Amino acid sequence: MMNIGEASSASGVSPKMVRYYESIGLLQQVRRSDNGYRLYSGDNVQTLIFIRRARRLGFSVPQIEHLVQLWQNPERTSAEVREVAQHHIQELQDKILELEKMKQLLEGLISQCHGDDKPDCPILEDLSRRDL
Amino acid sequence: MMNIGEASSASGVSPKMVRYYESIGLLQQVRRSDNGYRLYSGDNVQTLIFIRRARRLGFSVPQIEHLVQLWQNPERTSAEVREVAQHHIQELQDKILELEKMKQLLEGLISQCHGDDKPDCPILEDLSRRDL
DNA sequence: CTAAAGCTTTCCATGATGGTAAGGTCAAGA
DNA sequence: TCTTGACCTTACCATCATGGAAAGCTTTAG
Repeated sequence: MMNIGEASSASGVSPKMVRYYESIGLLQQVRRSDNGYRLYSGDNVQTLIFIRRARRLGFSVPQIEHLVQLWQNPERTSAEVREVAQHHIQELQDKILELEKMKQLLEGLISQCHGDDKPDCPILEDLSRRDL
Repeated sequence: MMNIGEASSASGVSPKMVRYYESIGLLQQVRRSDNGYRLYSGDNVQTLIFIRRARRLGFSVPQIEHLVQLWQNPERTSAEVREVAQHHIQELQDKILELEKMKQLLEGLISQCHGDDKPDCPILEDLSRRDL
């Protein structure tokens, strides 16, 4: 058993976030020692590592809650896991397309802008256009 | 001169956000009528339209503050405007790459997952890996 | 005159994270 | 033994742009 600092460095999750995950129920409440310090087991650290890796892949906390539940359930099917991941990929793709669209519009505007010391600028002209 | 509702529908910015933009100084404080209602001119609406279009392109409020300032300054140079836009494009690109990376990693995992009714799942195995 | 619509301000919530502050605990060294 | 520093605790605030709700005032239409 270890204190939060050790669990933090072993998992790569900041102590702050470890407490946060516990407060929202993503991590089950851990035992406390007599002085009130949280005590973490190797299993707890393993869960923190899982959470961290999922966050790095962009999964939201509710999604990770689902994944952890599947992970800890020996009755799960890989189809369920795949479904969660597939859904997240779609979300990523939607965001990517949205950003790409913005970027392309901006690139079009920039290409028309001289970028010199005169005030005339197609970018500003476009932004102030009333129509859609 | 018009009330906030009319300025809102003329610009496409919600009344809520119109007040917010004013509160943070992005929109200059507008005149009030005797009853305390905000009064908007055509110029104010024009600024709201500008803000809305810039938001749609993903510019942050501070960036829009800068753009509005350039827009209203006849001494501006198009190079300055271009610089702001170019910087934002870079931000968009950075985010896109980050999301693409997540997506690619996930796609790799999904392709290895059978997605059947058995519990074995490379996605969960990867998420629980201790190493980096 | 009344009801509805529109305006006002203030407070709360989002999501995941970091910071700060005020205080308790513990271990090591003088 | 005392002190110092590192570590822990909770509670509160901030982010960023947006929406919602409440409570109350004004204007307009019927």
